[in-house]
Amino acid sequence: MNTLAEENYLKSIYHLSLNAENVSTNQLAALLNTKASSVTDMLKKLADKELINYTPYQGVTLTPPGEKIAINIIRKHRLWEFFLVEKLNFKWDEVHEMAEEMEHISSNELIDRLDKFMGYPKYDPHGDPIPDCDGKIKVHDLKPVSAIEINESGIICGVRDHSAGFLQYLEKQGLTIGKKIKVEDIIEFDRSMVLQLETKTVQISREVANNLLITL
Amino acid sequence: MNTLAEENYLKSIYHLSLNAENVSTNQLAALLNTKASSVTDMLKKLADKELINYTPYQGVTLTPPGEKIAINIIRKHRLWEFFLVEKLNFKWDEVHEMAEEMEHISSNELIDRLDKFMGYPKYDPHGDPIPDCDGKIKVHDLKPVSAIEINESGIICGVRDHSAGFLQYLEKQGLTIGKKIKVEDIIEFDRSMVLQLETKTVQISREVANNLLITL
DNA sequence: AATAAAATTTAGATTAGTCTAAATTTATTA
DNA sequence: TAATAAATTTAGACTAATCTAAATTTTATT
Ligand SMILES: [Mn+2]
Ligand SMILES: [Mn+2]
Ligand SMILES: [Mn+2]
Ligand SMILES: [Mn+2]
Repeated sequence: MNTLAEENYLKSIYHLSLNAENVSTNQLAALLNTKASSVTDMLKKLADKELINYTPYQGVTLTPPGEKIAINIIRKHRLWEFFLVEKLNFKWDEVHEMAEEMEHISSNELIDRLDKFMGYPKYDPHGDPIPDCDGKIKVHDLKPVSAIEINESGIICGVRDHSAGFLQYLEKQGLTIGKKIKVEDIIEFDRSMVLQLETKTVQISREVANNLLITL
Repeated sequence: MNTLAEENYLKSIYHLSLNAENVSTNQLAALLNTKASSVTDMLKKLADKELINYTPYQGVTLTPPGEKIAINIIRKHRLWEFFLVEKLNFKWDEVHEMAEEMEHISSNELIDRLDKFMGYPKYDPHGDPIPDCDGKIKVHDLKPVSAIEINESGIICGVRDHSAGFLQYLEKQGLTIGKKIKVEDIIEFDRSMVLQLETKTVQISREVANNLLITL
């Protein structure tokens, strides 16, 4: 069907589209760790296949078929991550690279049965929503901890940075998915935040607060 | 590490090595659905990497490192097949193509945890032995049903032909792994065999008898 | 609006894996 | 053992995906 490289480009375009109408060549090059000239070549190929709308110098958007493929890859990625954490007991910071490979296993029948086997989970280990088998994906909008005030509280539901280092840091602080937090104080000097958890209090930098997502 | 194509060549060389000391270019071309000239190119590359012993015109054998890689791929293939049948309820004739993709997922930690998750199975859904995490593989030698005489009996433990068509045929006849059979008669004319099962009697061609493996 | 800077595309190469057709080596057989 | 057939390798070409360096287009700044 589509090559591994094509799938990765479509997925990246999808992710970048969430923050900008048109996705630029350089954005893709940065995300895919490749060169802008390589991106241009691939964009032409994807445009030929009518998976993206491409106007030279103007960036790209996904066509409906392109978006469908992208969402299907993301569905596979997140279901495999869920499997690795829930069934094989990996930690949430260990699964991303494996899922990057597993998301390209082609069978949809396989992924639908895996979905059933796990009880149709709604969120992956990082709080990201898992698209259903029809490609519907819940867009529950979260806000960063940094956006709330003193004495406001919320429940941790996601992260903006998915790097292993950041996830390990959160784990160590007890800041994991589902935990309830309350802003106890905001330090004037560097706007770092003091958070009250169930059993303890932790202080996090503004940088961390920007990358930790909650619902109210 | 190694590319997907390299892994497939090593695996094929391993399988063919079970029936012949040296594996020939044409044997590989047939098994891999490719051309002899493509095989020659790849054999040179694998020889450069010291994964095979290659003498032009004389065929190849695996080196110890090459064999280790091959067995690891086979381990992954068979564990994923077991997973697909035992956990996701696929039939034994449906899993091979999916496992052909899954065997290339690189993480060994993943496969070791999968192994544990499933209780360290010894055989895959087709009766083939699953190598352990150290690469040890049980070579229990089976004989084809065609090799036994009238009134002798055995237990079905494997197949020589892994094609979906053959497996579906066996399934329909009730000739599945673990079933006990007894040779009731051998027809003179075409040497087809009448087999007694638990609850019924089936007649199979010589061709089928050659591809169905048992222990006594 | 002209110029400088940034972003993007084009041109030309490279590598992995494959192919067809031709050449070479090995095996068979008369 | 010489001719013939079969197996294998070599030569030259192609596609996918990538790269560097140069050219072009767009955007920002005087
Ligand atoms: Mn991930
Ligand atoms: Mn995730
Ligand atoms: Mn198989
Ligand atoms: Mn099998």
